[in-house]
Amino acid sequence: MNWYHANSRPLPWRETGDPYLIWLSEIILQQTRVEQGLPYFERFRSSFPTVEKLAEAPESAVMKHWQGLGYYSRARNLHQTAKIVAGQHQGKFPDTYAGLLRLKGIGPYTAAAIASIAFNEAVPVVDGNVYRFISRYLAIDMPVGTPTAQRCFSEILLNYLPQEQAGLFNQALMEFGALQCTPRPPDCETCPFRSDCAAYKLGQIDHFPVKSTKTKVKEVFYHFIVMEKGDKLWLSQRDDSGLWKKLWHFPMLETEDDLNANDVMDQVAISFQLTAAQLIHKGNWKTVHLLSHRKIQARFWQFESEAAPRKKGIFEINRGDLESYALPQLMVKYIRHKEGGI
DNA sequence: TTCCAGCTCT
DNA sequence: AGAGCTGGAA
Repeated sequence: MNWYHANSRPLPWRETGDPYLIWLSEIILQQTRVEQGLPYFERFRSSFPTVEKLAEAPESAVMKHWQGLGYYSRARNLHQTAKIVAGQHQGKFPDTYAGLLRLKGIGPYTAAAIASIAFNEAVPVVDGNVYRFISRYLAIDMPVGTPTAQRCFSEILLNYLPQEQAGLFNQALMEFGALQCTPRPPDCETCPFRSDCAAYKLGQIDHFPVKSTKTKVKEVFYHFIVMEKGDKLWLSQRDDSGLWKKLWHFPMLETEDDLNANDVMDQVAISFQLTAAQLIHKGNWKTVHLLSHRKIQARFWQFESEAAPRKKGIFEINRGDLESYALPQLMVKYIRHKEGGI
């Protein structure tokens, strides 16, 4: 808090005890940088100085004020909550964490922020800044942002939270994360907590906070070529990097978009050094295969060949030996489908 | 051009 | 778990 007194930015919502203005600033600052949110706060305050004014405003005016800030459901929730506070709470915001939490657009973070800053309730805030600072300070490797981490960090902070100065403490915590203990690189050289910071002592500042593995599953198309000649089949083996290290599967092509039968036929004839006349397309089977980071649209194209295919990196095997190879589950899925279908 | 940061709701 | 937006950094 000493650091805060010396370093905090003079922001307009810090000069008020008005729960309405504190709420307004917190909603605007959700997912928004201070520099970007500041002019919006000033325009809202100027046009709608009280919660009643905001409640009375036409939705179009509220949306117009919000234009350009993004996450527009915040504006709808803002207006809806203003109407409820003005109409059902006599213009007064609930003065507890639990009460605030019931309002639209107010989640655990915002409820804690308003309750502590406006009403000095001793409830810890846990936002992105706090996750960053505290996970570094204590070298907590639990993935941040989950409900579990929320509870864990709250419990930890409860031990540090001064009961009489909860609002000040919380604001100091967040401001510290925003200005000093920044994503990268943090300013460790001038940090007053450097000698106590566990991550700093470990030399692992950049290992914290631990992010839960992001689930950007990319969609890809895998075309497996099931090449048969009598009781012979051809497989290829993955190398020891990337997906399915060292496992075996039918030779395949990977594409960004789907392919039609003609595309595949052409590709197969070229890459296996066969002519179209030597290939009989016997059918295909589709399935979706999900991995942690991939949504594989799998297509199994079945061909009977009149000549032995020639291609670098493919191996001829006997059909009966197929299951003695180490195979990805996607291959197992296909084999089961074939057996069940025959 | 791509990646990342940032809370709540569903 | 995923959607919802924008601006700034890599």
